[in-house]
Amino acid sequence: MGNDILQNEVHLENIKKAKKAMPSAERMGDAAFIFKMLGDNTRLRIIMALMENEMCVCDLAELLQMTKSAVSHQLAPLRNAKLIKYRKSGKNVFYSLDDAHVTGMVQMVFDHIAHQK
Amino acid sequence: MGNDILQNEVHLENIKKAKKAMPSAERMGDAAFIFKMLGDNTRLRIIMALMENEMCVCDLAELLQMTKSAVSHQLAPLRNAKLIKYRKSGKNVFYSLDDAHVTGMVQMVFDHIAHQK
DNA sequence: TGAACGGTTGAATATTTGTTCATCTATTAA
DNA sequence: TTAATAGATGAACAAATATTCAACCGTTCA
Repeated sequence: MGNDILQNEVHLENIKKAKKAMPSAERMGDAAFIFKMLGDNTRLRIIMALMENEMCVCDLAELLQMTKSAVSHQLAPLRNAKLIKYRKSGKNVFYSLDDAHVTGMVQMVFDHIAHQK
Repeated sequence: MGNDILQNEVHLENIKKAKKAMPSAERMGDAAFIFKMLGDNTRLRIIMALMENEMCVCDLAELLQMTKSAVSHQLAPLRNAKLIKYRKSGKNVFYSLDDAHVTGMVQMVFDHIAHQK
């Protein structure tokens, strides 16, 4: 039997130290959610595109070779997470980044990838 | 009918500019994968814990109040993504961060959350 | 030896999640 | 008004994924 979750000989000081440094569950969840938003290929490509220009939905659809519906469905959570904002102009809705930190994070990951050959 | 993916009046210059700035599909996938690794509550908590101390699996299990099996299953992809490394010592396997960039990224996200009230 | 502990792993299950499809609203042009 | 375009959205489906459960391997200690 995988007699898991019984008392183990843990290293208490380490656990305490870690527990102390842990952000609140709420902050933790928020942070994980932002990472999750960037952790999908489609959404990350949208973000990368918006780092260059503001774009309307059908621009993005053309760029990513996806339906407008699929793009729109991915824009929704990004909007919700306040990572992007939009402005309406006639029939178009133009999206752009709403967060300077995002650029920094994305840049950092690509640096990371580049540096680890 | 959702007559999607028909010719739209796109903004060609914007699309071209974005296309030009896009990293290769491979780099893009790698970056998205790293974000995805951090985009899960359990894995992010593991990373946060390891930012303080190296820890063995049952320390993490105790800290996170999860079974060793569940923790181990999440350690595997993190190991695979080269975000953490391990050393064996007797019956224990101690995990620690394998990547300075990770700390920076995590820090940046929490800064972000803090700054947007 | 063998029993106990620490950890890993595969299979199964349950949940999340990305995309498609159809429909619907808003805006513009005929 | 009507038709066409741009976009959003809910439901349905398919694929990915987190956790549980059971079994397994390696190390230590009796």
